[in-house]
Amino acid sequence: MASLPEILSARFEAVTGVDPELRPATKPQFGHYQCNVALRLAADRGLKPREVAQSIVDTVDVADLCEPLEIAGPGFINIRIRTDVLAHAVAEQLRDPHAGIVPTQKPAVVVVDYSAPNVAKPMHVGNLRSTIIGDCLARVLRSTGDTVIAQNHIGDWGTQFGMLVEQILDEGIDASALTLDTSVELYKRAQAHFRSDEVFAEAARRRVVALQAGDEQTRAIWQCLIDVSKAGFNRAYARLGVLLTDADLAGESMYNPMLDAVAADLEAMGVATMDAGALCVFIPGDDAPLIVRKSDGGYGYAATDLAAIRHRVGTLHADRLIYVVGAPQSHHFAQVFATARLAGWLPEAVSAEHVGFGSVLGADGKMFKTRDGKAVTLDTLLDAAEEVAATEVAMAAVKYADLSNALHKDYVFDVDRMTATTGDTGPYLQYAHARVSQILRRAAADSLVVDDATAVIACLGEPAEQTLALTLTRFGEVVAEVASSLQPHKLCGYLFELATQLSSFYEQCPVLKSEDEIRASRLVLCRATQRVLATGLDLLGIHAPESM
RNA sequence: GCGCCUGUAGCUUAAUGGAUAGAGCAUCUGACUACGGAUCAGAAGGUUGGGGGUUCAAGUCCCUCCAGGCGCGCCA
Repeated sequence: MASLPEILSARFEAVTGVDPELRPATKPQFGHYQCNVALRLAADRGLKPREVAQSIVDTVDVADLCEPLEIAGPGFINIRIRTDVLAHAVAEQLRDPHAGIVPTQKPAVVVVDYSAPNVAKPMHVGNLRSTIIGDCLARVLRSTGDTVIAQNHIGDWGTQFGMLVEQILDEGIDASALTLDTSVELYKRAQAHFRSDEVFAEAARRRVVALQAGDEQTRAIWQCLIDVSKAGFNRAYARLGVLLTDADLAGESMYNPMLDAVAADLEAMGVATMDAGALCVFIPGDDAPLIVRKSDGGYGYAATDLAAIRHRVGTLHADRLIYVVGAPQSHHFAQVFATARLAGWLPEAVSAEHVGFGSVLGADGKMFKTRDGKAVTLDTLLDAAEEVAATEVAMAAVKYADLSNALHKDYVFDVDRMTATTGDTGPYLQYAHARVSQILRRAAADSLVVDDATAVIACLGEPAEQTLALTLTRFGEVVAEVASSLQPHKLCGYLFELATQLSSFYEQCPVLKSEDEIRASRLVLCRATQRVLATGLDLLGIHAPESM
């Protein structure tokens, strides 16, 4: 089912031949949608904008949808949708099992790489953002019909494991008895030991080689470390209510067997060349090389990420690759993507996007650190939110705060602001949903049940009703926009607008106290709003409670 | 040194080259024996960091300067 704005847009495009770029009107007197296509066409063809607008207005076939079109200012076309059409569209949206979300024209296989915590390290603020944003994008893309393959690229490989395993053997610890907390403590001791004791450091380096060679004892201890951390990750995911499971794990270790081939193939193709003992890719227009293999023969994360691209395109058959990783990594991903293109591992048809996000800052506006300079753990943040709000509200607060401003910007973690029940916050949206749910619950108690399948809106007389209805019909477009642009804050902004319009409607239009077809129509409007709010919040990974 | 990002009201922020830059918080003024006031209605608050330029139209594109943040050959 196409959304109302899409239908309208298609009617205009049939006349103009270009995307009319309909936008929600910026002012009530401009109607419901405004269109600047006449201005653009006039500029291209050297005609007068208002005359072009007039000819579009004379030709376009929208009388069944709109009030008479108006030309305003330098040549804008203002569009007002007929009230009966809005009423019908909302009822139809309620019948739609997808609540107005429009299935994509070209369903794709989308790999979303997110969360990526490190083994034997507590999850921290950076993991929090990646997890929340990635979870939201996965939900949105699934909702529009894409096949989403989540890939949790955990840090389960590398030199630190030589150090960890060696420390366990050195202390004579039973690795199978480790917990997340004791493994984190172990990591700190191992790090200190590595720095202070050259004999130990050398043993740790040999241990890395043993791990890579598949030494049985080393592998077994390594596996214990991973299992302990995995359990910790899953506790965090359960707490956050994100969809990641063990099935989504695809850590660095998984790519280890592929790294030799990655390096060899790049070198054979001439994409990578030896420089100062390291295998490097020099990307045209980029001063810094991408180091595929270090001069000691080891591999860094560039090789792993290249192997991951090969795997995701070649084996998982991805059409689109999305990396939800902090903004400071943008150069790295630009290099990796460029290299994969050069090597032919990332065909033109497959897109690769780095969704970089800004840092979480402390109250002082600087990188969020504890007093002794350590990264703040995820649990610390969530605990802080739960001190001032119930669990469900606290999670909504944290997630909404994270998703509601532009991703690439830093933001300050301010518990009081994000948990406020008034203003542009998660709790406010939950409250709006709870209020409208209450009306429907009371209606049901009086045997006034809205049947989604047969719902009809007979009248939409009040401005507050029309405003709410118009906003409801925009839902599908907003979700499509987020699926395409990967900007969750646009969905947040939409839902906040919907919630404030619901509150306005709630004040101005009594539902249960009105009668007959007005009451019936308003109940349908309430029900449709409840569904869109609940569906939208679910796409953000936020629970929509029936009561609070 | 090179590169990327950010700068919008006291604070937090939105804006796909389009009309008078849109919200929230805080402040001030109204509305409560309420379909849940955890709310709503309204007011005030802006030379979009400065300066040039392109355009019929610039917060948005280009140049330059200022301020802050982050990257830049062997950590991931």
